[in-house]
Amino acid sequence: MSDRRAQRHEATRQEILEAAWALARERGLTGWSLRDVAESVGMRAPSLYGYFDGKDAIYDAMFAQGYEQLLARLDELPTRGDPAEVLGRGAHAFVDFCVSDPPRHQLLFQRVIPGFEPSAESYALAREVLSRLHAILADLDLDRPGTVDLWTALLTGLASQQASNDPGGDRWTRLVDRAVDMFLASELTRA
Amino acid sequence: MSDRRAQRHEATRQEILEAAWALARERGLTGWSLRDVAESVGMRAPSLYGYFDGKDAIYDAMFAQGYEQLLARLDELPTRGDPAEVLGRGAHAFVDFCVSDPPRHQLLFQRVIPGFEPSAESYALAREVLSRLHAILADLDLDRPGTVDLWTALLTGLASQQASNDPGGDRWTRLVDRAVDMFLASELTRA
DNA sequence: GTCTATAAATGGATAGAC
DNA sequence: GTCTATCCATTTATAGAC
Repeated sequence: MSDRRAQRHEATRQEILEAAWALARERGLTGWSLRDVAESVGMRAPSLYGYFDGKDAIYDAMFAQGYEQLLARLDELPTRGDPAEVLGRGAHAFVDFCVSDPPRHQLLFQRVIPGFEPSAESYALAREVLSRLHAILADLDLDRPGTVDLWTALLTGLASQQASNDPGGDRWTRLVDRAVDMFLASELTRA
Repeated sequence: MSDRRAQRHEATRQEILEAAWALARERGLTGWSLRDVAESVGMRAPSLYGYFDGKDAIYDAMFAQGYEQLLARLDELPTRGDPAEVLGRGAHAFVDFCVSDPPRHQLLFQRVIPGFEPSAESYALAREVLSRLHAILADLDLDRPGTVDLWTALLTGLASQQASNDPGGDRWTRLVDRAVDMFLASELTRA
C-alpha cells in the first residue's frame, strides 16, 4: 500500500512538472511562479512543497527531465553506418529537439536563471549525453580533440539562432544539412 | 545652459546604464532590481524614472548600447584582403565580444527576459550589424543565400557554449580558427 | 495531503513635498 | 532633480488547522 502511495506521489510530481513546462513554453522559462504552477494542477502554492523543496528544485527536476528526453531521442538514432547519414540524422534530431521547446533549450544549454545550478545527479545526465555523443563520433573515426565541442557549438548555434530570431520558421533549420556537410568534409580531410 | 543640462542628463543616463551592466555581470542579466541600480549610483529608485521609463526601458537602452559596441568593434576590423585573414579576425573579435560579457550576449542574441522586446530603434541597430556582416561576406564573394546565417550560427554557438560550459576557460574559443577554416573551405568550394 | 493564514521579503511604479 | 512615503502586486516559504 505504501507502494500505491508512492506511485500516486510520483504521478503528482509529474503533473506538476508538466504544468511547469507548459507555463515555461507560454511565458518563458522564468515567467511563472509557484502559484501559477499550483493553480494549473488545482492546488494552492504551499501544497507544492509536499513534492518539491522549492522553485529551484522544480528547475532541477526539469533539467534532469530535459536531458532524459534528449537521451531517449539519442537512443532512437542509428549510431553506425554512413557518416553523412548518421550525423545528418543526429543533427536533425538534435536541432528539432532544441527548436521544438525553446525554454528547454535555455534550461539545458544556457545559463539563464540567476542563482540556479543543477544538482550533481542532474548534471551527471548532461555528462552522459556528452559521453554518448563522443562515442558516436568516435565510432565514425571522428575523435580528434575538440571535434565533439565543435559539433555541439555548431548545432546549438543553429538551434539558438532559429529559436531567437525566427521562431516558428526554418531560416536556420534548413541549413542543417549544409552544416553537416561542412563539418564532415572538414573533419574527414584531417581524420 | 539648456545644453549643459542636457549633457548632465545624458551623463547620468550613462552612469545608470553602466551600473546596470555591472550588476548584470555580477548577478546575471535579470538578477538585479531598480533599487539595486539606484543604490549603485547613489540614488533612490524613484529618481531613475527621471531618466528611464522603467526597467524595460533600461533593458532597451542596454540592448542598443550592446549593438553600438558591436558596431564599433566591426569598424576596427579589416573588411578586405585574404578571406581567411578577414574572417579569422572577424571571428575572433566577435567571439571575444560575446565571451567577455555573457549577459550582454544573452541580451543581444537570446530571448531571455520574459516580456521584453527591443524597440524598433534598438532593433534597427541589430539589423545594421547583420547588414554589415552581409556586406563583408559579399566582398569576399561569400554571398550564397544562408551564408551569413550559417556564419552567425557557428560563431554564436561557439561563444554560447564557451560562456555556459567553460566560463573563463578557452575550451571553445580555441576552436575559432578551426571553425573559420571549416567554414571557409566549405563555402569557397561552392562559391 | 491539502488547506488557510500569514510571514517576510522584494518588486515596479506613482504622488507629492522640498 | 531628488527625495520620502506609499501603493499595490507578487514572490517564496512556513506554521498550524483540518
